[in-house]
Amino acid sequence: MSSCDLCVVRNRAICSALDAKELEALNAIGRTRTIAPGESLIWEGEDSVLVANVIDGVLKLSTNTEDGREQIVGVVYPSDFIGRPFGGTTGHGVTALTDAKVCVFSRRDFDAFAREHPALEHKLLERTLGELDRTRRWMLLLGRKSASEKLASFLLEMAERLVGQGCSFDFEMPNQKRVTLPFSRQQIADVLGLTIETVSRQFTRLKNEGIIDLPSRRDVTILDLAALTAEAG
Amino acid sequence: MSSCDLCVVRNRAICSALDAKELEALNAIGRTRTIAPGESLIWEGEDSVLVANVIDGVLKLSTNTEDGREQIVGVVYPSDFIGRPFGGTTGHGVTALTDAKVCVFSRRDFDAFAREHPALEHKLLERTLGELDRTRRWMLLLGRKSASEKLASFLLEMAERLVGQGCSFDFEMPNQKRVTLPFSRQQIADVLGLTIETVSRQFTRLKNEGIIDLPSRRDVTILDLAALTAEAG
DNA sequence: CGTTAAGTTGATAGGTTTCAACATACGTGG
DNA sequence: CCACGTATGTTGAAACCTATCAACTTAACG
Repeated sequence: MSSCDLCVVRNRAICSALDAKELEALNAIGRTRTIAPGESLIWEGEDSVLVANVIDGVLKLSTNTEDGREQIVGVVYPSDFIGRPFGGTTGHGVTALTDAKVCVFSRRDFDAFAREHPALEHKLLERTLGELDRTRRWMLLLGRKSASEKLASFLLEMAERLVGQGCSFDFEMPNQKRVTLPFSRQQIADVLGLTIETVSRQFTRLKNEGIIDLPSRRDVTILDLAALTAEAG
Repeated sequence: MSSCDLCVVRNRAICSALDAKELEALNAIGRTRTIAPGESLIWEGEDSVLVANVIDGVLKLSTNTEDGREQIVGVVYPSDFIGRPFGGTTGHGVTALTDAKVCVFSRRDFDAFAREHPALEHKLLERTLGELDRTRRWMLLLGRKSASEKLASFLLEMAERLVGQGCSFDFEMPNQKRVTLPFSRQQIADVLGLTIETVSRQFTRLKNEGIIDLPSRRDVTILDLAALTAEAG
């Protein structure tokens, strides 16, 4: 029995394109790996040597300027695909934000396997097109939104993406959502293109206005979803 | 003889994955269309009804906030692919910046054709992965770079992408490149997440420092490539 | 040649960053 | 289990960069 049968993302990751026999072949060239928070799987600028599926946890994709400024260019969750198949160098590092488990393949092996399995490539294409859509939407935020709009948009996206990921709890209260963020304040700043101080100020402002509550540093309760949506611009 | 045989992007667009017979079948479901500057092919928010290949010209992909701020999220050139295959709604409008010629397909027809031709889907996947890389690199610019760094980066990218596109001329001078921009000042501002005034000021500053020359509003000559690269951060 | 759109320049205001001090949470070892 | 030291986050004041508003200039087109 291939270990994929037990995989929790079996039906959501690109692997869902494969039947049992194909899956066994894919499993043969992959291996699972755990990553601790802060640990990197891929470094910016190195040529693409491996790709992976996220099984559990949250990871960031980030680039840096020469003088050390950082921009998080993507965040990946369970069932998402990591890495750059089909040549080229990796434009961004991949680092775990939480304890994470990934299913790793050598890029060469994966490339060869993918080219022989069009259904897998199709899943990967759909996933990549979706990721491109999401990334472009984020550009509007980075280029045109104010700090308050940025944080509100961020919290709304978090509330949406973390539901059912084990990182959030839905209270029975209508319009109330409690989310445990997988990000530090600095990381939120790096996602939004702001400084940590500005992020902090916006958090306390939203709290003072009764739109959110902050039970702890990593937890946010959305008290007034409509107001938060209005803030998002 | 299929009209694709005469197509100038035949060997660069995703069509290059197809043999003569397949190409004829693809040609049967597509048609060419010309677009005037400022005219749109796709509107933001509508569900995806068509896709296309760019044959000639330059087009922008853009999104707007409710209150009218615009962000250009991508720029496409000859041989690039436009649109969102495999369902979903279009997250951004597509508008011609110059006179443009495109090869248009109904999305439904294209989807069906693509699913039967894995080689075509593979080309599309490679193109989409490349576009995602480019888009993520642009996020660093939007989120973390200053106005001067933004404009310098923009000019360098233009110098690179417009070479051999009929929009630029290489003088024999080493390190000197003359580029005819397909953008107005406002459009440059919308690419960089700035205002038109800030863009204008940065242009004149670079000119006063002898790094570039501005023969006309649409033309830029890069006089000192090294200095411009340094400005780009 | 006049009209209009596009771009430039200047003065001012505003938002975000920067620098600094302080507060709070976290982990480790006594 | 508490104390301490460190990392993380918050708050304040000032500086800086970019946006805004307004006037002016230049180029494009009939």
